[in-house]
Amino acid sequence: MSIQARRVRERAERERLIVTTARELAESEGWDAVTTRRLAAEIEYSQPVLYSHFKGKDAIMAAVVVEGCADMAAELRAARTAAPDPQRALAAVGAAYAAFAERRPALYDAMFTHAVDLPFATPEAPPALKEAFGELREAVLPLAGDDNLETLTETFWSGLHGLMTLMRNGRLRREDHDERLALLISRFSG
Amino acid sequence: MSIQARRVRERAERERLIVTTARELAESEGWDAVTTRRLAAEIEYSQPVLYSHFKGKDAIMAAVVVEGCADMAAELRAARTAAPDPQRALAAVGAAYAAFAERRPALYDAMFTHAVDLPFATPEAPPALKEAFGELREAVLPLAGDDNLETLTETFWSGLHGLMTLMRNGRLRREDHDERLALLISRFSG
DNA sequence: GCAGGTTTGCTAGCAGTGCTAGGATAAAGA
DNA sequence: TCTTTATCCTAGCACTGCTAGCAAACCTGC
Repeated sequence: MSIQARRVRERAERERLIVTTARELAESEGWDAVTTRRLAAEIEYSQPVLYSHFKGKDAIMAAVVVEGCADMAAELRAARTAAPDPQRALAAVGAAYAAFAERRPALYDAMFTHAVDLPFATPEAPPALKEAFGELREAVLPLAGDDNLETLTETFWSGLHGLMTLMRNGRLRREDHDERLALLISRFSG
Repeated sequence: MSIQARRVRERAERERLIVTTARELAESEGWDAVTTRRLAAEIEYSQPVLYSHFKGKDAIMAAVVVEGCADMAAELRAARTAAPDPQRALAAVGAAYAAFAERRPALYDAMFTHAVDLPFATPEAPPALKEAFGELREAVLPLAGDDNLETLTETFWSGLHGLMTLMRNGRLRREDHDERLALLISRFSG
């Protein structure tokens, strides 16, 4: 009984090790460096072990995405609750979102640009995902006026996402980032 | 003299064939289907021929991107010039942009999401690129007010881009697309 | 018309990818 | 102690982008 319990526990630990290692490797060297061989070497197991935990590389990335969403949700929440009023809360959340995308680009890409097999805008979405989006919604809520809250939040989110992705692969000049961010927020502040 | 001219011409034609075939293949089966072997078979030449025209696969994609930008610029221009007033022109350009991204998703991805080796937000950017962005700028111009035109256009563009990319890989519910688009445009119409 | 040199495009192969079948090895239960 | 079961690794498949080196076709000067 206890032996089996230990094995289950060790298995769970190894699964976390895989996900954590994949995230760290992606953040330090980019997703191109995260090959199944490299990842296996990093956790000091052979390749097929990965496939006894996950269906494939995409499933590993999906697990990383969930971890990342939890992190982002926490950062957005901190930014929002520290702000003194709704206007500044929206600005703070927008800035926190941008900072997250800048600081952890590989993680951000996995979360929102790579095609990953996870339910997003549905009730079946993982809690961490809904939590992150919920933080954005809370920030938009006081300023929504007559507009539909959900849709408005999605639109604001899209603006942030567009800013970050277009800048990150050279489509926008980096110098004007702050100005663009301010412009976007001003357009959603009333 | 004339013989060499013919050879140069034939070479140029083949180069166009490569780019066109790559674009068509991507549009019909996605970029994953555009392997160098497949592309070579499609143009009925061997693989190394591709490398006598382009430095690598990325360079082929870059050429497709330029083609795509020219197409998009034309469609945006048509939408803008057909509109009766600035407000509706912005809405028309936004809708045309969204329609382009919806209709030719693979091409759109190559243009704005894939990391492709092309100068974008610089004076050295290919004319077609600047032209497409210029159409957006023209649409934003009458409604810019005191805001910096270039930066405001970039921000509006980011909004459109975010909407399309997040929707296209399942992060946003498709049903609410029109509402989101209308919301975005309303926020940039005054 | 014919040798010489150049251009052109092919076959074959390299190092890498995600993923999997099969057998060896270790641990568990009788 | 012996058998069964779970665990994990080695080796390999089919694919990727890319390239070295050779064969054939071509143009040129005689």
